[in-house]
Amino acid sequence: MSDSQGSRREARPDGGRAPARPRVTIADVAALAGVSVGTASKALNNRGKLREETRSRVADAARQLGFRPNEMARSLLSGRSFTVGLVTTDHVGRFSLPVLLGAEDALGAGEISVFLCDTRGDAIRERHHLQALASRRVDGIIVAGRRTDPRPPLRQFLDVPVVYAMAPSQSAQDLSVAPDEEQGACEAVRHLIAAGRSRIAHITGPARHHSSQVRAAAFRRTLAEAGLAPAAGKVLYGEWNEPWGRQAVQHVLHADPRCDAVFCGSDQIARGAADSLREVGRTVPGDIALAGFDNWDVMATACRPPLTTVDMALGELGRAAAVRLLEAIDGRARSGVEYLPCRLVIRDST
Amino acid sequence: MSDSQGSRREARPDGGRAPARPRVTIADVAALAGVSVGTASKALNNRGKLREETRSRVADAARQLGFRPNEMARSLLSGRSFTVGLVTTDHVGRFSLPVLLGAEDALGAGEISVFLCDTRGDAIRERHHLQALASRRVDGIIVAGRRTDPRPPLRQFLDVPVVYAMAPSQSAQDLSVAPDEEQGACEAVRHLIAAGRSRIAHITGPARHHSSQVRAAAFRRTLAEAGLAPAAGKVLYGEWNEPWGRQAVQHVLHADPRCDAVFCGSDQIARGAADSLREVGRTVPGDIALAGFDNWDVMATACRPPLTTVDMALGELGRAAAVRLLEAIDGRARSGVEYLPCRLVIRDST
DNA sequence: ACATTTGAGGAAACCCTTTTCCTTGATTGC
DNA sequence: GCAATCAAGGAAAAGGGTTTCCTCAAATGT
Repeated sequence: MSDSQGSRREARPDGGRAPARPRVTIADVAALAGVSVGTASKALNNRGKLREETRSRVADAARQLGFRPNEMARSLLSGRSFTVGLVTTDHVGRFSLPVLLGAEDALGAGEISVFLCDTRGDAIRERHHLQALASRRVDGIIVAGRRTDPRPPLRQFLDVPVVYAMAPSQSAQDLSVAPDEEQGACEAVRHLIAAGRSRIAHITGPARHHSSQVRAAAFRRTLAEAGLAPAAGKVLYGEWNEPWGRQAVQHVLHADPRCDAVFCGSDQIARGAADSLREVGRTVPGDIALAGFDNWDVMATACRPPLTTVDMALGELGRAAAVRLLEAIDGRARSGVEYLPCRLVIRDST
Repeated sequence: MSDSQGSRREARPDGGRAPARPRVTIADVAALAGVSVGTASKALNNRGKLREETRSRVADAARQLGFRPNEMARSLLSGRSFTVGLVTTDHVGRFSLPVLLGAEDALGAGEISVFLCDTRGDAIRERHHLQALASRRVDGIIVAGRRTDPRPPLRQFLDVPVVYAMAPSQSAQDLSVAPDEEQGACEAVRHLIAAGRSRIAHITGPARHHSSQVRAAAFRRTLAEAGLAPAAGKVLYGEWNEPWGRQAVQHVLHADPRCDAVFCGSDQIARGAADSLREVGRTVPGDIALAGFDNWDVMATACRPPLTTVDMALGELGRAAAVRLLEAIDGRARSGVEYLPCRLVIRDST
């Protein structure tokens, strides 16, 4: 049948039992207070001209009945639902979760409820969720990605504001907020240099990842600004995991035995490197200083020694996305990518 | 003022600009198709008696206009919102996230949208969220906890069904779904015994945690059934982290040098144990077999060797919670705690 | 003493969709 | 030929709030 409709409700002319839970409505409150519904509404919302005694009588009645206005009825009238959709493409949630929670926090404070939509990177599911959000008349959408690679913009079924968090939109028309990985990487490398290290290597993730490229570029640029060259002569691209960290750090030691610091593209890589270094008898930070990226606490603090690393402040990112979305909903829309600063967290590995 | 009301809408008689995005309503569809709104509704929902040509004409108009029925208006009428609240007390989300995503998946398939509510373990915030959910007229609530310790039941502001996931409710009236940690631990220990190990130690988390107690009890019982006694003479309670795993395993080796297996209460503990064993020259699983709990992939697969561990199937747990909630919404409520089986994942450490 | 303002609150429209009931014209039954 | 059925679709109510407009009485102005 038509695509633009749902046929979910099965009429249940008999099937489902009567809900049997008659919610209390403003009519009940009005009746108890002995006023009309219009008056009750005004009393509860501090509108109109009412005697103070009437207001309190209505308030008492509302409290007594445990009345909560039906948000859907209000929305129907006001044209705003005071809800937003939180769409994540990240099934595992390691990066998008903090963003989502930050956004939820900021929005909840503004009395806005959030719909959680997990697309699992599946376009069909994404479309499905967007249609549902359209039906629910959300006021806006935040799209949180797993990585920082730019993503195709939402093919919109609705004309509500969208803010992209973490993974910016490929379209410059859209508004995106993303971590300033360049600044973060830069700060980490400067920190290593300031600690007196001069032969610094960089081990990072797959070369096809935006994050790898940005961090590596910042690494190279910062070294060059200090008149230094990368240890081992090049950036080592591989995987984001520990085995790669272990493997790559051995390669670095072999290629440049006097290497005195390693900047890793992730905490997992750094942890692998730390383990490997310890096993070949190199001390951290004595012989070799080590810095990671992500401040993933289970990695960074379980690392021996605890890891100096770059924190992308993902919760802040989510909050910022929420603030931007609220502005856009309010008509004050921006566009382009807004980069939020990363924070260097210094621990014992440097 | 009254607690049972909100005064959010600030009247915006002038402040906010006109929304200027006139959503298409069924009246627009009806007008375009040249029928009344009632007929349009029937056409779109396959109700009533209409000519096939009329139906398709309406469907065309709907498609052309990109019409999506306003879910809030439907809900207002049907008395069901087709939404549920997902309340998590778990800020970091390591355990509750998979549960939430599983629930979201199961509910989304049923055309139900979910409100995400993060209480961060704060009672005020919880209350706040519950009130919001009441206003939104959710059809039900799933409460996901971080740990498996029983939790106080929701002091309800609404009379909708609630299902507790992970952390069961302390009230037997309520319905809870939780992982069968006992069975999981049991299976892990049996697996170790079947592999020919006879001097098995158990290192786990804080004694005050329900999980520690249940797993330790299962450990003891299973050993006893096989006529064995715990290596090191007792269960070692500590923390859930790696340092404790490293420390405790040394204690075990000292107390019982012929220990040939360690069952750990978490993958983090197991990983710490693995590192520590390797450092003192004991091979895994050659000298000592090692099993963990959680199947936290970043721990279990990064462990050297990859860890045999118990998977609590949290996604399934979330899905089950969703199914139970849908049943309860439909009037088929259950009560008590339903335990879902854990799965032993066998890798190289045993 | 009369017109006008003000205070307090009621009646009804409105938001969007579904559903019930009703109307109209055509067909069938006898 | 007339009552009864049926197909097709329209009109209106309902759902729960908010807001606009209106009414009524009391107070004020002159």
